[in-house]
Amino acid sequence: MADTQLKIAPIGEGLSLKARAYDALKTAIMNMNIYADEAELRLDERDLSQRFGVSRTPLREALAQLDQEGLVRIVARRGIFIVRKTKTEILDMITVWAALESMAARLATQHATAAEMARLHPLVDKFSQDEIARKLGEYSEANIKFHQAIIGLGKCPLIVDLTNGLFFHMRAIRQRTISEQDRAKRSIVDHKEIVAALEARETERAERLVREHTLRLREHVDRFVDLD
Amino acid sequence: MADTQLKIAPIGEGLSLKARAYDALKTAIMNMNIYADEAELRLDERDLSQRFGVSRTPLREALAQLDQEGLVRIVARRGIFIVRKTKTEILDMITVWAALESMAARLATQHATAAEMARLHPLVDKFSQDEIARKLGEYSEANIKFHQAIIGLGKCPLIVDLTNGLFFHMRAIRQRTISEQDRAKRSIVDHKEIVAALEARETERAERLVREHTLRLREHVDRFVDLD
DNA sequence: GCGTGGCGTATGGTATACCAAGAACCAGCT
DNA sequence: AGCTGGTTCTTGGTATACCATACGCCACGC
Repeated sequence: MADTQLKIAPIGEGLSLKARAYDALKTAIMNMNIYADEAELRLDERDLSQRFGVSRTPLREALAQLDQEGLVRIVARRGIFIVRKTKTEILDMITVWAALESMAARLATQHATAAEMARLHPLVDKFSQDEIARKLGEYSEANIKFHQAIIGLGKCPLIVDLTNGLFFHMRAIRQRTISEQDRAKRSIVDHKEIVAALEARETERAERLVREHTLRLREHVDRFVDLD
Repeated sequence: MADTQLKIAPIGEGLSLKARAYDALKTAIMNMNIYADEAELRLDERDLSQRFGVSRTPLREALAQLDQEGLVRIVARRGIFIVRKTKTEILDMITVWAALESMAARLATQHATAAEMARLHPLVDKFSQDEIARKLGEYSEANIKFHQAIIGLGKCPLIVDLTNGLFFHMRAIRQRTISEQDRAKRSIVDHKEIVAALEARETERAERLVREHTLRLREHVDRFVDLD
């Protein structure tokens, strides 16, 4: 009964040039290790507009948006610079993350169904089965996935959006976070406890565990990660 | 010993047209009761550019920024619409506010000096001395001031920025929040308790009191404020 | 040798003209 | 009367040309 209708939808990309430029720039910045010393932190509107094949106007709008999000900084008659977050700013972001995720955990104990919570299990079990911290990247990636899942259970779109922004900014730091085995082990224990508290609907405990877990990460970054 | 240096600073306004357009639009939207039925929710780029006396370009950039902040919504070839937040969105914002301010309270117990905390006193005392909720506007205004002061004590610029954004969005709602005397009285008691916990450096308690206080407001809005 | 001033260049800011896609209106057919 | 097709107007999107200023180079003079 399907396909009786001719579906010609995907003809033009449909997205505005601004949106496409924005996506392209954002992923470009994301895939660049901006903390490498040789990183090119300067962008030029005219150069970019030529390379993208669009005029400066939509490009400028995309750049303005990135500026507002804090990914780049536009300085009049000086240039556009990719922003390196200072260590203090990173720590502040982790603090906000802790606040938001712990609130999400609180909400999750009140609004998430048992079935939804069950979906957390594979995210923590995968870890105990795998070789612990087999690869730094995998650990880091799965770790984020787990936290995003909890945040999703809170069912508060605003918290989801805000934390997504934070995670993006922290992407580059993860590369510098030496995730020792000890931290990974501790992390897994924490995660299991968190899931247990959530499923037991222990609101206060779940909130506290999430907060403490993330603030411990903050402490770790503060001590061992070198930036600037 | 001052004024030995000639200070000529304020020569030109210094601000870009985009920035000025942004400010003008933002305050214009702020001072408009967008929930009134007769409110004009539609904006037109060309009309605005004529009234401001600038071209569409900087105006568009300002509008794009407002769009990103969620104050307006730009729809291609349709128009620019001032956004009315839904009740759900307002409630979510209060939730995030609760999360962030409670974290700020936690930080305040750790990082704020006694002198800094002392500056909270006038903000709560003013209330008990004045006629309670003499005017709705005053209550609401002083209330926000108090909360912003606590957030400031947390000394986390990111939290300050995020909550300022939230407060702005909630400005219009305050007009619809019928602040009964009971709520005002309860609020004052809460505030005093919060200050006491902060000054006693009772981290967990301060955090909890702030969170509960704000979540109670959320509950109140949920029950008694009618939007949409 | 070094400071100083001018001039050219690079670069983001602004103005403006044109484009394309909806929406509304209207004529004409049924 | 109601539907259909097109024409026009509105409106945000895009391209482009020009403007203003910070920076750097270089010649000049002390």
